[in-house]
Amino acid sequence: MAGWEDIRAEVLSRIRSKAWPLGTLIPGEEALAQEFGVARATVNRALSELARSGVLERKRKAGTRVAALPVRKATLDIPVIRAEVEARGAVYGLRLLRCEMDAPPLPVQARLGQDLGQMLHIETLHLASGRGFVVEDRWLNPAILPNPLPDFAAISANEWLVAHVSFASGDISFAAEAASNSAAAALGIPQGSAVFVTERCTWAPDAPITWVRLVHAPGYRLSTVL
Amino acid sequence: MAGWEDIRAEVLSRIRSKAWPLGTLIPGEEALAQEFGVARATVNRALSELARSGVLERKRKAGTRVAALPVRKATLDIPVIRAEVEARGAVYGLRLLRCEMDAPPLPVQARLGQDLGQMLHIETLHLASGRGFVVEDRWLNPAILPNPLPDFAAISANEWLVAHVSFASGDISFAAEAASNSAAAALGIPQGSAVFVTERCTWAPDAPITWVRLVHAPGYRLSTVL
DNA sequence: AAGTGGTCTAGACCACGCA
DNA sequence: GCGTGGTCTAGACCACTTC
Repeated sequence: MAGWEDIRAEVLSRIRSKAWPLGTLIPGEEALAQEFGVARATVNRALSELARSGVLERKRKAGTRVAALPVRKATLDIPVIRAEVEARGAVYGLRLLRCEMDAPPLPVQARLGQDLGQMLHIETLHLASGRGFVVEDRWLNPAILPNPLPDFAAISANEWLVAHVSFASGDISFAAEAASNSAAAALGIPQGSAVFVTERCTWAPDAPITWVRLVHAPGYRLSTVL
Repeated sequence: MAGWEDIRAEVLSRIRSKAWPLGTLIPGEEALAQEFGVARATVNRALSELARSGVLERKRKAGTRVAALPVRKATLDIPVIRAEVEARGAVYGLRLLRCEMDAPPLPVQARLGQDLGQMLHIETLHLASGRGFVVEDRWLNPAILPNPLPDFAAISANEWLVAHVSFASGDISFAAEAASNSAAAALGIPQGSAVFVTERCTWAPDAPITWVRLVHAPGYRLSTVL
């Protein structure tokens, strides 16, 4: 019996073998279903998966074609920092460096799209077996926080958020930068070292939740399979 | 009528509202299908999507539970470099710096998992409107190349590969590094500048295809939505 | 207007993983 | 075992897009 993964494999091999060159319009679902002797839904599943991974481009009425300039799609896992530390076999620790109300700098206001006035500014050093792993610089919308505040010296803002304000949408970006003086001092590395920086901005349906910037210790790699 | 996206939204909202706290076992597909008045397949589609994005964990027999420590999954687009340059509204250019057979350094051999002997070593500078954008350092398995060789001064190895050895599997990783002397010279930036580095390793079903390292000009950001 | 992919249904069988 | 999710089928209707 042919499952959708078999269909996917067969389609892929036809593309690889140039039976269906890049940019080609391939037969419709009905035709393929008949050829392979399966239901149309099975072909649909196979082709949808290939479209999701960037190999095919599908449009109603226009049909399905092999992507001309394939854009590979890779999936990144974004774990909670503690999980990331423990996955490396290290002991997680955390040190709260700052936790106070303040006016966010303009770039942060701009990214959040509005001026919320005073926000809660938290700086945390995450440790892996006692060594600096990540410096977290976070601005939080005070409107989403409970009163009294959670104890951010015991549970990182990162983790408190996923447990209590879970599953918001947002965006994330990665870049390489020279370590600022304060980040370098916290991580115990030379000023200006090349560091991997993650910036994330998350939103509730109605209002901004948080903006955060993670400065990773040198040697950090973000990896995934294609 | 309730579509699978409505079901997904409803499930998400129950998680957000803590009706189904983190770690909870949620009702089975059959039960939910009945509750929402849809077919089980529709519920399955909704829950599968949520599992794919890391919100739910599903196991046969064990059932479906809300992920205790959610691992957010983000999708990265990995375009061909020329497309990336043109997407920024710049004019793409390319300069071939090196193209010769040589023995790869040990780290490259190690990543490929075997010693292939001599490989084709290609260095390319990719330009965006005349300015250095990316330096590509690539080692190619000569067995997959045609004779005579493609003209890598006209079409980048990057692009030739997606068009002719398409859709292999592999892995990719990102890091921040200090620019090496040669990369800095090619990009016209100070030595030791913090640069964003992409490393990719791709495989055919049977043999390695290529190992490549991309050094991006300062200011490069990799971004996506969550 | 017509053709294509996207989705839904009702039912069925199967594979996995727990007891 | 046996319950759960994973998948398949045959048929249907709909939404989108191009003509």
